[in-house]
Amino acid sequence: MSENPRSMPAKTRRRQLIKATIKCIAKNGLSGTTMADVTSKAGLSLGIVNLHFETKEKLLIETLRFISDEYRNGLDKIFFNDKLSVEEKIIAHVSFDFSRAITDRDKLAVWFAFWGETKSRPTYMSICADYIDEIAKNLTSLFSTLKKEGNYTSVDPELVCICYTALSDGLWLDLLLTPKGWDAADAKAVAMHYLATQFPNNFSNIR
Amino acid sequence: MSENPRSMPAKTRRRQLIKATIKCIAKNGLSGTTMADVTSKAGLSLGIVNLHFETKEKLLIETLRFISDEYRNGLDKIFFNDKLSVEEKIIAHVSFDFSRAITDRDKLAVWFAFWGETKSRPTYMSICADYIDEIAKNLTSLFSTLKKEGNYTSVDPELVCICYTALSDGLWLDLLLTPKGWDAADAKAVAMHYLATQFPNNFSNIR
DNA sequence: ATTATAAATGAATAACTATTCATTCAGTTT
DNA sequence: AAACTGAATGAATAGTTATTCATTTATAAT
Repeated sequence: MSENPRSMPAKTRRRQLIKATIKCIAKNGLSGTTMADVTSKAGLSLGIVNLHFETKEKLLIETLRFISDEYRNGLDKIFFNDKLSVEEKIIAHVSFDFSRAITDRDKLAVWFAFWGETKSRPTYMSICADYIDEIAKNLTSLFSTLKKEGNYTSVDPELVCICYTALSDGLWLDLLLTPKGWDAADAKAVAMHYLATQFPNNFSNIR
Repeated sequence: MSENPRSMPAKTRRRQLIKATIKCIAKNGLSGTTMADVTSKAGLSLGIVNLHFETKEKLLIETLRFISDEYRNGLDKIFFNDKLSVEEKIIAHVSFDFSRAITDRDKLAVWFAFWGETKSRPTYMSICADYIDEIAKNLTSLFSTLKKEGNYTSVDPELVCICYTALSDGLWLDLLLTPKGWDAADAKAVAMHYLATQFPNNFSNIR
């Protein structure tokens, strides 16, 4: 089970350290995460973070970038998939939002940890702004297309995008705060319930 | 404008320190908040936190309890106000959720800072669980009553409560992350839009 | 006035943690 | 197989921050 050929490509080591950072933030919070924690969780020596990231702050920034990219890339793959209909893309988007990879509680803890510091750190703020803008643009355009295709005359695509996005963020919080008696499938059902109010011919009775 | 009669009742000093803590967390994040910051923001001496709270951790816990209580008490005042109809109570609940006192960005930053640490701190978790449970119970009962009174046969009050609550948490995140081009009134409109899908006779065209 | 009481102070201490860098080690090249 | 290379190590250092407590100060009691 040993993790350690003495030497590894830099990219591998960096990823290994980011993964360890996610686990440490989930276990001890951002304020309780130390270099000693991270490196020992990774099974490596104390100095290695400074070798690969220079400073703790830069490791944290790369960790935020890692989960942001993972999220953005997952959604892009859906949005730019020519084989899916608009309805299928929206369903895939929701499924992705409540998939194992995204609703992993360790990662959710990391999201909220960074969001809590965002107001005080311009770098965190701008990383968040980037992915938020892109995703909102794409999702709004999906709703807009579905409105036309389905003759939903009174739907406001921008409003629905804002509402859906806020809803899924809030449902993530529920998943983080209520460990028992509630899971990602339940959360997904709530999200679909909202979409069904806007596009009843497409999303009613979906499970 | 001086803040300092040399001596003050303990309760006043504690509140003064909690207020300073909120400002510091908003400005520097939880991990960047030091005793020196807090006490100097309060215009008091370094040792005073330990005098009134014993430890930094206890100050943080009392800070979370402070904003939780403020939120819970505000909503209780609405819920137990006999002069309001059910519809009025729900509208008042939403207005409170997006009022100045609650959507103050300093306080929002504090909420998210604590939520990010919740997974690792059982004490934070249990403080959150308390207010969440009570508020959910009350809000569900409002929706349940409105369902009967308004003959909304297909509404699921528990689902609507979960959905509304997640939505408002998510809208708070939007207010925290997007300082410009978006305000509490806009967020409130989104929340009302959702309620209108469930109770169209009560909440359509409300501003 | 004098004494007693309790709050507040802040310099000193203790504890913790990020960062540095001389050394070790596992490959790779000659 | 000897010399070279660069990743990795971890003891030592430097910096930061929570906590302590002897002293000061304001107010109340006698």
